[in-house]
Amino acid sequence: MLRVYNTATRKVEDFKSIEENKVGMYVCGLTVYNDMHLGHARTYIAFDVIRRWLEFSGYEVNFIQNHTDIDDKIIKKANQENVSFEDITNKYIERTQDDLEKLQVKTPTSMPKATDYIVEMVSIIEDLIEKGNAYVTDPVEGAFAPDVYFDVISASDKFGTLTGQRLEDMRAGSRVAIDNRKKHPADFVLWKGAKEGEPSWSSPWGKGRPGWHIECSAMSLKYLGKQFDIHGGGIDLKFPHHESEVLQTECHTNHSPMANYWIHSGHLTINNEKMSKSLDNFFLVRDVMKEYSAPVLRFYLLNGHYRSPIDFSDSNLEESLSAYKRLEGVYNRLESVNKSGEQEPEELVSAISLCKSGFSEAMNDDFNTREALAVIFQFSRLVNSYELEKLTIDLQRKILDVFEKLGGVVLGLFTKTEIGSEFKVQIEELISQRNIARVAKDWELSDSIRDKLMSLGVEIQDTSEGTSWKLI
RNA sequence: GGUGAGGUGGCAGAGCCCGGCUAUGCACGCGACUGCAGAUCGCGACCACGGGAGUUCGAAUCUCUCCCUCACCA
Repeated sequence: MLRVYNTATRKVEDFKSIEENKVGMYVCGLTVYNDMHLGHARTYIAFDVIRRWLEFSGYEVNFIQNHTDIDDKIIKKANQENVSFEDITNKYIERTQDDLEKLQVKTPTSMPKATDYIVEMVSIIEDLIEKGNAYVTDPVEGAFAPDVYFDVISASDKFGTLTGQRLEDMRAGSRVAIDNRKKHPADFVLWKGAKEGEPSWSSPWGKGRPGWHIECSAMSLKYLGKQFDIHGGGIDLKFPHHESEVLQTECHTNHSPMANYWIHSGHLTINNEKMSKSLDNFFLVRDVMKEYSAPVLRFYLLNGHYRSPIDFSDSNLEESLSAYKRLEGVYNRLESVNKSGEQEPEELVSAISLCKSGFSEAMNDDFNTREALAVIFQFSRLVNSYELEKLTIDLQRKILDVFEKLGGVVLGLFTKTEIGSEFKVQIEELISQRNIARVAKDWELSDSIRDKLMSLGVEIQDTSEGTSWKLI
């Protein structure tokens, strides 16, 4: 039985999907005006693994992750670079998808972009105005059309679903400047009247563009309906973004809750401060990936619980690299054994099912990837204590299957690199030359060939069984 | 002022809901393999839970209290 921590109730709950064997899941995507940093990567890898585990457990997952492609920051950047906002968003949508793919994140079922759903947003806003949950204000200075705000007092019974905050306890002006056009300081914008030179869409209130929160309400409603299973995102989105989504969507649909489980991933911190664009302490995924592969990065991020903060540092990544190599080593050896024997040790056979059940137990306990990895490591140590080529082929395959399914399919570790056959021949040629030199005890030649292989990115290993190699 | 999350061996951060052997990885020590080095593998040691008090036969885990860190708040 899968148990999941629900931010809305602050409790770990039994997971039950609305429709049997199916899960609808919405995760808030990026505002596409910049490259993805590691903090984002953490969120998307966390939800990727959640999705993979659900699928592995037999659910068909409809996984929606949007692109926020209209926003003040995008407009600002477009103006700075003197290009259209679409030039910015198209570029970063492509780069975001590229980064996700490189991180071995499974492609979402759909990745809608906000600007394709303006009509839906307008109709939700119209409905909210009609119901008395939203109101039209005067245009802001410099704008030629009015704004529309959500009236939090009209839905004060719903306020605090996620944050547990009461309206009266909130501190005015701490993040956003006080605006006296609003009825209540917590009222948030649904529609922004356009200013000169800004991208805009027609609406009953004149030209303008949607507010941030309404985008996700419209897209989740469109793709998953008025009530779906899981809504996720980074913990920083809990307030105000998700809180606002709940208010808008539920007032519009007259249906509560919009999502049965709210799941939020923890921050990635750096020197114990959150990694963010605004603090300017971020590392871009594409930069870090020049040095560390996707499995190493994933290992590092999955080595803590998805809700706990993880502190980023070079030495922590380096540590993950060493740890991951240990796992990868067993996996590679299993993959490349080409002999088999007669042994089927009882201890090893039963360890397979123990590993599987331990892994499941960990994952079912609110996706405890850290514990799941510990189970795999324990299994690895036992596997390593046997000589693989003496095991029956059947047992070898069963062990490999554990690594492929749990480590590969569920956690998204291990990468199969396709090696060109020409390159392979070249490597094997060099190794045999080196072995000739070794037999002749020509250590100078032998070592120079080893260095050459190293420069090609090939690491070799001399064992009593001969020389093996792998790409690094 | 409010709200939420945290403080665990040298380092990392699972275990806490549901009290009883705690794991896991890195680093460390020893050994195996090797022409050597690295890499790899095995074994071992460290025996920790922010401070204080309480409950209990027994507390990392429950209760109270104090200290500290981080995040969010129109």
